[in-house]
Amino acid sequence: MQSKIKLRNAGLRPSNQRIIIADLLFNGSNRHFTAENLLDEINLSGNKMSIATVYNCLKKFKNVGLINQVESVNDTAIFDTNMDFHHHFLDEETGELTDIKNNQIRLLKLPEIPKGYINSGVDIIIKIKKNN
Amino acid sequence: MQSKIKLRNAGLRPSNQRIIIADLLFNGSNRHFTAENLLDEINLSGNKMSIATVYNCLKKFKNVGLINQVESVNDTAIFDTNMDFHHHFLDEETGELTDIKNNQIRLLKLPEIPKGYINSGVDIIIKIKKNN
DNA sequence: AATTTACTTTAAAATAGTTCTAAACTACTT
DNA sequence: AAGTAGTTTAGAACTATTTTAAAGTAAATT
Repeated sequence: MQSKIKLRNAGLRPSNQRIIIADLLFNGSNRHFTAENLLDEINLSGNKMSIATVYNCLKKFKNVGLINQVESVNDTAIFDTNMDFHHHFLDEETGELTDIKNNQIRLLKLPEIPKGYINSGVDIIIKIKKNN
Repeated sequence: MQSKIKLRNAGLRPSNQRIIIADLLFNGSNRHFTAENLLDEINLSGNKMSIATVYNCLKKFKNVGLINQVESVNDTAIFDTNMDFHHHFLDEETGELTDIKNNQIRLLKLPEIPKGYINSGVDIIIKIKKNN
């Protein structure tokens, strides 16, 4: 029941549904997933939930900084439980994302942020495709 | 009628509709746009076209490398006629994209591309939001 | 403990962006 | 001029996501 505390700390009311999702997401293994992926996992774990709830929950989790939504052209939103600063390979053909370890890439010189704005994140996407 | 030649060089049959779109896109000014944006421009220019045609055409143009589709979480696909190597600021609140000049940013050290794959492009997105 | 209040969940409907279908059309080839 | 292969079209279909509004639940107040 770590999740209950985690949710409260994040300022979210720990409803049953949020706890179920948090238990699945923050067990140290999950990474990239879509709302549908997650619903499947929820069902496999013996729980039931409306897809609308999954979307609501992911939106909240994202707003409070528990998960990220990955920048990438994709018909489907992809979320990421890895909150470390890191970037992605994107397989152009399959849409699959994989992590780039942060020490594998380095950004030298950031551009000046437009006046009146602040930087709220950097996403680097390296598109790849099969070599044949 | 530059466009006709441009299309042929790209290996596309220069249909009326493609020429209309190419005339609008490759006049040296257009930058980021959606399918709907473009259809509005087409209508304003006194032409008519099905939205399906606009989508078909943009897909073809993208496949042959006349335009890019910008990587970014967005309900709507955003295309870019600027084929120079460059990156984007993304206003998180409005979804608006603006170019980062290539000399304003520099990537030091690229990660090793996974075995069997080749790099097919790099997109850097700097998310920004209003500072207040 | 009971009541109130505010937030959350839900199924179903609605919406938005995009793709598909299949018939009509048009550019190019022979 | 006739054939054929690619293109356009309106409308239907599809997919991911959001909205709606009613019912449910957690927390705050009594």
